[in-house]
Amino acid sequence: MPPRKGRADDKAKLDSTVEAANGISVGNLSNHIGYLLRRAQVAVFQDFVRTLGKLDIRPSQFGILSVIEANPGLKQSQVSSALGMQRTNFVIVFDELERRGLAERVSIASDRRSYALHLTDAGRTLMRQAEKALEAHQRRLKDKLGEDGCARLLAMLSSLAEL
Amino acid sequence: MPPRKGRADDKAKLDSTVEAANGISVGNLSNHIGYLLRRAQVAVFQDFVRTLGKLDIRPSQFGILSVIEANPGLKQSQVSSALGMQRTNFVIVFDELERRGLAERVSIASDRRSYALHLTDAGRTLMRQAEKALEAHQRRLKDKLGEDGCARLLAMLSSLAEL
DNA sequence: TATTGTTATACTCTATAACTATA
DNA sequence: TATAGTTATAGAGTATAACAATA
Repeated sequence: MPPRKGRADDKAKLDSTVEAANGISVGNLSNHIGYLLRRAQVAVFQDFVRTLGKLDIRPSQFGILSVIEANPGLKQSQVSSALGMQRTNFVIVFDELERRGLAERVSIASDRRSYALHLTDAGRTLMRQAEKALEAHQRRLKDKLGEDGCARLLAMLSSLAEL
Repeated sequence: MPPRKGRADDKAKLDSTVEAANGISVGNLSNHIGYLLRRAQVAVFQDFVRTLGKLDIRPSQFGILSVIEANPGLKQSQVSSALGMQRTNFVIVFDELERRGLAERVSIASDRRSYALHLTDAGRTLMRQAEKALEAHQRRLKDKLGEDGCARLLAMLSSLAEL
């Protein structure tokens, strides 16, 4: 429908990548891992959020709930460190989880500066629902990558995260 | 306020690795592609920015410059679409590139609503410097993933970006 | 002195609505 | 009516500085 006047370079795809809907090449950018990491991360996060829909849980919230469920009683600084977050940014996200009654800060006698973090019953219930819903999300990813491709991708991403 | 300052006193700044930097497991999260995509993307972007250092080019700026250099004369909406950006968010980023004399909007007679985007000589010079500097960045990634691992990762990320 | 949680702040990235000027 | 560029705004995410309470 658009004009689509003759562009001088309908250049070949050296390697097919994120070819824009209008057929414009991003050039050498498609060989940049950082660029494609960002495109993939945005797409996967959007699918994640869409999948959880009515549960209204964002990836960062899900991450925090996961770590707390796997390690009940951790301090805020431990959870945020495990997730690669600044402890300062953890506060507001956790405030919201606590406000929604999904997790809680519990005072501990041994160190009155810190809290032991726990999921509430509502938080555990929500995590079961989320995991159930996310099966569809995971299936879409496996359909794209294959079972073994998925495992290889996880391994490669893990090694990149330690860059 | 100045754009960015050096660090001060935070010694716990070390990136916590994906698994157990402090012995804390993120649980099932390490099987979530979205989570590891984010961790990897942040790490790779940080290495990208650090590598370009004095050139002061962010990934999004580099992406725009790359597309314009590969396709001179495109309109803003075409470039932003190719990069998966909203055209509305493109404006401010390009304003800055133009302010720095790296790229420019050129009026075209055929359609007075739009501009043809081009790199300036300074922009082309900077891209040569950036590509030179980024060789070290690319080498670090290849050291982590291997030559063929790199290619396989690019292919998998491309397919995910179309999710 | 160092750590824990916290507030304040700033910059980037993503997203939507609405405006203008053209087509 | 539709498109191109723009402005305004909002919400996440990431980052640093500084403070009070506690260790």
